[in-house]
Formats: sequence, structure tokens, C-alpha cells
Amino acid sequence: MFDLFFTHINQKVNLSEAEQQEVKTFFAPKKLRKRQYLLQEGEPCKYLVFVEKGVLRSYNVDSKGVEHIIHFAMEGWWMGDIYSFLSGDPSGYNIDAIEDAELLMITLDGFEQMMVKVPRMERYFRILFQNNIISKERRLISSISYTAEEKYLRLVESSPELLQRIPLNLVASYLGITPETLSRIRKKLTQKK
Amino acid sequence: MFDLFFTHINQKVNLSEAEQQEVKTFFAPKKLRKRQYLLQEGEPCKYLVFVEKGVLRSYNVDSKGVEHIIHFAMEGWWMGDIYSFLSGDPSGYNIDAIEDAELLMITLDGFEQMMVKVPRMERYFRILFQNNIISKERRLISSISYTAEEKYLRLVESSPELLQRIPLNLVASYLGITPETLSRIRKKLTQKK
DNA sequence: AAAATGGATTGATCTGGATCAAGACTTTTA
DNA sequence: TAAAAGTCTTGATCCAGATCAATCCATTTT
Repeated sequence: MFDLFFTHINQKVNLSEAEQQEVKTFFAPKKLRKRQYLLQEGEPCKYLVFVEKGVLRSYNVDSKGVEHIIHFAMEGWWMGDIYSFLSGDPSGYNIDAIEDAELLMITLDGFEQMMVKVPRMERYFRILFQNNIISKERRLISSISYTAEEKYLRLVESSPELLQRIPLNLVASYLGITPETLSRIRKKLTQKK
Repeated sequence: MFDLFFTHINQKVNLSEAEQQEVKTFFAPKKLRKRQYLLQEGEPCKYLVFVEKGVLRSYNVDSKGVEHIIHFAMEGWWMGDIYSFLSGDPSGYNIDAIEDAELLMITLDGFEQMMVKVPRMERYFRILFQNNIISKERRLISSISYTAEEKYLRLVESSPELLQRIPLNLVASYLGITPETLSRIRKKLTQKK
């Protein structure tokens, strides 16, 4: 259950066997069926979760009722609404499973205790957050500076795994374009080759 | 020189006098004139800087030669290209001063040593990065989900200070719209009132 | 195995915001 | 203090991508 979890953590900080045992105590396992919600808009986000298996997405719904995907999380990724998780305020996001998923969950209390008890986890999260900032910044630049086609090509480049596993209409939402536009872009690109 | 600096840090983690003295040793002061570069595209970002006074911006230039502003940083904010800073790779950003500025700079070596020597600074940056993720996520949602007018209104809401100090053409670039569009939006909004 | 649901494609049309152009006003620079 | 550069506004036109609509398959569900 914790295999992938510690593999990922030990890539960034090296935990002793004792630290691993300590860390384990803060997490609870959870299974989620396809289409099942982990979080619905209006609820506070009570858990930060690590994805052991499956794929989750987070999205918000705009004033016209259109869904906009904020993130995907597949094996080895974290998911949650950090703002709501930390503040306790109601979340503006929905999180659900795109594929059946197995998760490890931690509460805010657990998270804060863990930071104190296992300082190496504080380091792990500092590094994780650094990387998260970098990838959000890349995405923001894509979104502000590039055309729909360029955005798609950057995604192909940076996250080919996503395109293998996620339906194109969801990929389009993630890129901030319509499924029709994405379909036309892909057609154009295959013809070009 | 370090007044604002420690005020900000102590809002998140409380440093003892001894810790403050230790932290100081990792930073060097720097003044920047308006329009002067802190970083130019192609160079590695050697310093993370804290703004004691003035305003900086970071921006990239797209294939058509158009500038896109990634961030502003005024008093009490940090600035740098975190990706380039951490990896040592050449940066794709430019950073320059919009107003004369006074900065405190730290190198990557300094940063990493400081994390070890003053663990409370590791905590400070973990929290800083958390908040940074939250604000980037907000901005990403703005950018993907909202119209130009809604983006502007959200900025008025979340960062009124920015609009006081920064020319509108730069605000437009930050919002990912043209100065003409921003001008028309503002006209429409004042008429509406 | 029939019906319902979800995903992808293609065509026709529409539109928010970009682009191009010009003028007014203000701040720098020489 | 004159000229140049930067900032903001307004008007006319254009276009990338959205919207609306229909069809085709592939999976689920019953």
C-alpha cells in the first residue's frame, strides 16, 4: 500500500525505517470508484491525498455552468485544494475519480504534527511545493502566452502520460479550450506529418 | 535594511535574535535603478531576492516578440525564477525594476545552507511556497475560466495595491489582454457606475 | 441484444478580444 | 524648453477559437 508512496518520498529526502513507520501513522487509506467524489464544491477540503493508483481530477464550474479542470493526479501525485485544506474555508473545487483509485489521506492536524515530528517531511513538502510552483508557472505562461495549438504541443511535450490515459474532452478542458478546437488541432497536426 | 524583511518572516515563523543574526549572513543588499535588469533571458537566475523597496516585474517574450508579465513584486514580496534558481538552467524570463528598488539577495548555496542551519527558515519557505501555490492557482483559474472583464475585476478585488502603482499597459500584460481591451473595460465599468 | 450514455469528429456560423492606426496628454531626456 | 519617449484612449477592422448542431462509434447499463 505504501510502496509507491515511500519510493516517491525517498527520491527527494531519505527517510529512515523509523521515520517511515512514524509517517505511516498519519495516513489513512481510501478507495474511490470512477466518478465518485472526493470533494464537492462548498465543503472544506479535509484531506490532502497521495494517489497510489488511478487518476483524479479537480475542477471548478464557472457562472455559465462550464467545468474547468484545474489538475489531474495520477499514480505518485498529490491532490487536494491546498487553500481550503490549510484555511478550512469551503472549497470552490470538485475532486472526483476519472478511474478507480486508491489513495492515502492525511488531515491538516496530521499534516502539521507530521511536520514537527518528522522534520524531513517538512523538507519533502518544501521541495514538493517548489516543484509545484514551477509547473504551475509553466502552465500559466502557456495559458497567457500561447495559442491553442502551442498549448497542446507543450502538453504533449511535458506530460505525454496524461494524453494516454485521459479522454480528450477532459484534456481540452485542462488546456482551457473546447473539445472541438482540440479535435481540429489534432487533425491538422496528423495531416501535417 | 532588514526591517521589513524580518517583519515579514516573523509573521510566519518566529525567529530568535540569534537566528536573525544567522539569517542575515546569507543575504547581500542590492540597489536597482528603474529599468535596470536583475536577470536577462538566457542567464541562470543566481539570486532569489526579497524586495525591501520599489517594484520589480518578471516577464517572458513570446515568438512574436510580445512581452508577457509573469509577476510583480513590491515591498515584502520575493522575486526570482525559481526553476532556474534551483536547477541552474538558463532562465526564460527577464526581471527588471519598474521603480528604483532595494533588494536582499541570496544564492542557491546560501539558501540551502540556511535551510540546514536555521530549520525555521525551511518552515518559512514551505509556508511561503504554499501561499504562492494558492495565488498561482487563483490566477490560473482566472486565466482559464474568466472573461477579460472578470479577470480585471478579480485583480481589483485581490490586489488593489498593484493598480495604484503599476501602469495600465503592464497590468494588461499581466492579465493576458491588450492595453486597448483593458482601457475599454475600464471605460465601460466607470460608465456603468 | 436493445437502449442509453459518453467520447470524438466535422461543418456552419458567430463573437470577444486582437490588431492596426491615430491622436492627446504626460513625463523624460538632451 | 524643445524633442523624444511613454502612457492612455478611441475607432475601424479582423480572426482564432467558441458555439451550435449533427453524426458516428464504443462502452455501459438494463
